Amino acid sequence: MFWVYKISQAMATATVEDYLKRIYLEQAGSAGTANRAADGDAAGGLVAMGQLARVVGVAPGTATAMVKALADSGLVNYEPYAGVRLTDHGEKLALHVLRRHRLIEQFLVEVLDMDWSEVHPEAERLEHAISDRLLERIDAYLGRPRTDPHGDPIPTAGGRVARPERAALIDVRAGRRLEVTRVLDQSPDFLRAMARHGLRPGAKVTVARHDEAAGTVHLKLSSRRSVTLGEAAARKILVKTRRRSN
Amino acid sequence: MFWVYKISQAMATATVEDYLKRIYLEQAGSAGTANRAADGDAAGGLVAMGQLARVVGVAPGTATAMVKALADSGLVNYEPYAGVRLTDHGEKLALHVLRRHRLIEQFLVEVLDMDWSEVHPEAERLEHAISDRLLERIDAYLGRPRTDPHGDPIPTAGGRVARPERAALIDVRAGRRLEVTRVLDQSPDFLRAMARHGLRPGAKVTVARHDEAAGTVHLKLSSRRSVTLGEAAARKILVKTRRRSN
DNA sequence: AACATGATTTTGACTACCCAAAAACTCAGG
DNA sequence: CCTGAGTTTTTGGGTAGTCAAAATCATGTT
Repeated sequence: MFWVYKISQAMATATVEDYLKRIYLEQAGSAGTANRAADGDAAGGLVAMGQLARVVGVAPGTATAMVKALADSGLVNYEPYAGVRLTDHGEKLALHVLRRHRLIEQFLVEVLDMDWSEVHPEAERLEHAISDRLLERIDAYLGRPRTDPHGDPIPTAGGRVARPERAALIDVRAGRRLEVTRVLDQSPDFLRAMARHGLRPGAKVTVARHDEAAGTVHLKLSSRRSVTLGEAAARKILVKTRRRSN
Repeated sequence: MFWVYKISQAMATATVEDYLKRIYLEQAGSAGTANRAADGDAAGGLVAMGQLARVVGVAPGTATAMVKALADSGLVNYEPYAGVRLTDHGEKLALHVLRRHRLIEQFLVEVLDMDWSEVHPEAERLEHAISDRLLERIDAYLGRPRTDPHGDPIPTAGGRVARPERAALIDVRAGRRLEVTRVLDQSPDFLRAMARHGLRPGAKVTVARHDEAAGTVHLKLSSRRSVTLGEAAARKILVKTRRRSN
């Protein structure tokens, strides 16, 4: 055998928490691309090692070793050469980490007035250092918010997540009155650009025209501003249709 | 040689930060016991390895190895078989860690309404995870406080610390009108007990009697309450004499 | 069926810590 | 000046990660 270690019960390290979170997000992400139900080969949510290594930011061999340890601890199911999937226990832990991450982001933006483009890396470190007691205080202080500054749903303490999964801006027919609910890209540059255009969760927009030839989506904001997005960006902005009340 | 490693420039690990902080506190603590100026043997602030190992919570050999690494990085001066002392650079880092720790404690108590008896371990972890940007926001939010909930002075961003070092309750003559400024023990039980008696920073007290035979100090609070402390406890409560106004 | 390509796993080696216990040192008392 | 008690250092070994590069495996193409 080679590198083996036990994951000590009860207290996961920051590294373990991070792997679990990434696996969860990749699982959820691939389910979101709507090809899960389509291909019936039961590969639903299986995350490939290369993909995991990439998102965690380690060499492929490192990910393999870690995943084996996670499997030995009952946190994931691992099929060699195929991929990983979280067990129920692993998913519970992952959701707890995600809850911490998103509540922290919301707190930093709402209370400490940080910019939504800069809170992600901060939360990335704080999510592993915060106690349940403090998390509870933050949750109470914010009034039990449902979403973070990017519109991502905050899992409950019991481990439930809302699955709103609205349509992306690119899928919506022109003319509909829409509200931005979620922005799927955490990179500071993207977030700063969207904020400059007024495209934050809560913003009211209408698709003026989707020019498929040019690969652009033309928007009209409630502030009368016009904005043109490329298709890649339009795919990252999720919206819901608005009721007819103002 | 044996265990050697380089401390990567610029970014100290949580462990390194912790060693530096502990060395600082031991140095400062021994200076506070007023035997520094007394014995002129230039041992001012030299921290013994056993002492360091104890406060950091590691075996003596571990402390020796770490201190050598710190010395190689220019953060401490190390004299084998004698002890360690921070260099200017090491002290600057230590003060920065201490600043983070104390601002976090103040924030948790003031804003998130946590109890002063429970914030210490929380801050112990958060102090290594927080960015300078966030620290600045916290400092601004609190209105640049000078002390934390225990009355400990918060170092400035520039690395200056107020050195109030008032008298301890046990040293004060009976009858003087006093104000509690600082509580030197962070242990939850002690802090809870003191809070129950109303002995927090800002509390107004008078020493009614110091019974040296019994080893007790009898206090009168502004709330008319009477409290009796043992000498060990009375040594940990620092006070200043109050001006004659109200 | 044979192969090439790309993904995955294994190997071997490294860093940043940690401990227990043996060896070396210091220093006060006789 | 010698001894022994207490402290400090060294030795040897362990854990939780990490990487680079070699070996292996799965797959689509001829």
